[in-house]
Amino acid sequence: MTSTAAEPDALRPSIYDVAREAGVSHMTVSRVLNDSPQLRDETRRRILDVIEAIGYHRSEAARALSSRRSRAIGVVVDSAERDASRAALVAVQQAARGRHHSVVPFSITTNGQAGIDDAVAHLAAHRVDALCLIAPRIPTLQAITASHHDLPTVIVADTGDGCPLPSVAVDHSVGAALAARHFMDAGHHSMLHLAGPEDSVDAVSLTRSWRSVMRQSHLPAPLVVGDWSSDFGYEIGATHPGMDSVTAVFAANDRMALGLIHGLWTRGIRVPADVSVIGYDDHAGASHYLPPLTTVRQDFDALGCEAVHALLSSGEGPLEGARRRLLPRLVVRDSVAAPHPRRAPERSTSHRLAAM
Amino acid sequence: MTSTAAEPDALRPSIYDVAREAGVSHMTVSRVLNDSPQLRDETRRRILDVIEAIGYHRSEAARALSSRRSRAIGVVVDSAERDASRAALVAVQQAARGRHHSVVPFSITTNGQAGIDDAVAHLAAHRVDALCLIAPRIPTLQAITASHHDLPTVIVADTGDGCPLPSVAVDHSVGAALAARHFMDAGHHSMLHLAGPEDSVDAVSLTRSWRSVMRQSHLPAPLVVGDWSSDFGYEIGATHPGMDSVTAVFAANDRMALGLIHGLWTRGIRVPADVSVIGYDDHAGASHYLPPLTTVRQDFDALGCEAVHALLSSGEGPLEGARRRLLPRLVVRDSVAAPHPRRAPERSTSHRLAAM
DNA sequence: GCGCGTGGCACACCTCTATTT
DNA sequence: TAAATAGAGGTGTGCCACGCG
Repeated sequence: MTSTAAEPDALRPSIYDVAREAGVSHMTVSRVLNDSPQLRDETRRRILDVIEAIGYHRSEAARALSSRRSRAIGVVVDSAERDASRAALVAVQQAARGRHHSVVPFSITTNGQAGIDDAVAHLAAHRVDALCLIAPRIPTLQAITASHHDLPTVIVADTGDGCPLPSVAVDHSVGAALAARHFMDAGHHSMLHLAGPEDSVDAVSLTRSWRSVMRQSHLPAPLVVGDWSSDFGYEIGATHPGMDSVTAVFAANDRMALGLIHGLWTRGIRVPADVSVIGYDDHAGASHYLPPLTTVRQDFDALGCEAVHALLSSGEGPLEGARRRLLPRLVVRDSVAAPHPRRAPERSTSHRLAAM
Repeated sequence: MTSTAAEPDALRPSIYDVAREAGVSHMTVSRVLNDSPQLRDETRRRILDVIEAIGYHRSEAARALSSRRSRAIGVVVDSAERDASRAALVAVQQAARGRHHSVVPFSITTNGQAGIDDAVAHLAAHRVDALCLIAPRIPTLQAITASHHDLPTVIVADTGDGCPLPSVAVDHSVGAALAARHFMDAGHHSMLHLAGPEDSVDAVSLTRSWRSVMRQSHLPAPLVVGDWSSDFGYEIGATHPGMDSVTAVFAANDRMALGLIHGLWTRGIRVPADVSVIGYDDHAGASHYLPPLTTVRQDFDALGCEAVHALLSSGEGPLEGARRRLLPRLVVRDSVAAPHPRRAPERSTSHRLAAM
């Protein structure tokens, strides 16, 4: 039961209707709505009753217009196809609601400058009072950085030190180290990295960290650059020649890992018996892949909370360029085993992996 | 480059700033923004230039306030954890943008009436022009139906004939028939249905259709009621006693199918050699499950377009209570095979499945 | 005349209707 | 007549003034 509207062409009730009904001025109603302290309890109660009775809801539009604050956070998702960014969007949305804010979501679809312009126009029209950029690609990040708006902004991605904007992310250097350590503990020393696309901020961060770990361990760091999709993982698993010379693969997301395992399987290469695999994200379902996937878990809910917190607490905290990094966690399941001495383990077949 | 703001405490430019700069009245600017025909080309061009130059963006809040139309569609997602509803949300969002509308997303989290009240309050505050309810549970659907608001509303779910509200969905009776036919063509006649939860509108529709097909074919229709999660599928696969007497399972979504296959695997039951499986949705990744999952594909993008179309074309089309049903498609992959005569196929072990 | 509870008025930014040139 | 203007909402918020013990 929403309203007892009896009037014929009834517009939605306004604050004036409430005021009239309660026999007070609209300003008093406004104060009730804003929890102002200087009000007699009896007045407050009476007004609340009227609000309930006529089904009044404050107009966000009028509120935004008058207060010059929309209480909305613009959330732009740069790679909607990535599972991770959807999860992050939902998390941000939830966190925002907890802080009495709504979100204006926008997925960048068009490539290049046009897509960014669209996003900016949309968000500017909505006068969002903060901006959250999820899983950006590098050009998008640059464009946002360059566009000198004055909005509090947070990037949900593991940006490099060079980025002047605040960011919230899982610390991919820890993630990479976790995966590498787990492989090495199991006895692996030729590991392939199935990376995300080169224009993804997160992917380059993860790749960089992985390589750095490999370097420190004096191990080679063969690499193939993917596109996050399971189809790509499949192709690599099914056809990549370099697979022979490697005993483990670290995939930059679970979906590519899934496809990879399938692809390997078509060649008769078994996981983890022949090749071990670690994924990234801990996507829902990863625990039921065959084999259940050992993966690096990102806590998206926490990420969302942190992002919103950073945005809304920027009422003069010194969080200019703050970087918040959460710790990922290795979830050990069944896709890693000790390397199996297939063929001659050190035989250098005629493969060529992008080696740096 | 967003603005050449030189003023000190510069508010965002308003339509008046544009008008002053261009030497016209604000109304003329408004006409440009609304593509009104009666304008000299030269005037239009000049104004457009000014808009570009000072980085003007129309305020949606003011627009909504003044025109009494928010150009926003409220999208409430009832079961955020379901892959299908997320996919639908994204699709609706995209379609809405194409029609120059934004969406106000709201995920119901709290159970029961409270959750619905929250949603209604949020959407009422935003004065959305239309309402889209994705993947509702029955109580939610009832609540929305009962709440007599006047908004154009569309339900994205295969509601029964009893529902007075317009709805858009994949025709689950076709989906069920497709799956059943495929199983039967392969020679199966004892099939289990791993259903979605009993309070889900889509799940009951699918279950009902499935049972009706089984009845028509004079086959038993054993059923277990799940919760969409892969963990649930796993439990059933790993421990359900009724599994012995069945040669095929039709899961109400791919995720449960994934868990099921994993669970079966732990018992040494192989898919499709020992048991065949068909999923539902064609979730991204299903093509790389082991085995690649034969499933019933729902076209969420089309669903989103239809939903938005129904909502925005309701400018006096007779679509009161219209039902739009899209055809799902069977995607044949590798999880179905002819039934393998394990043990005595007709042996009635001591299982008891909810048999109706 | 001090404080608490209230009311008045301007303003935010656009759209629409009526009116002028 | 075609093009442009003036003015009135629509619905809140913020600031200041006012009445009452």
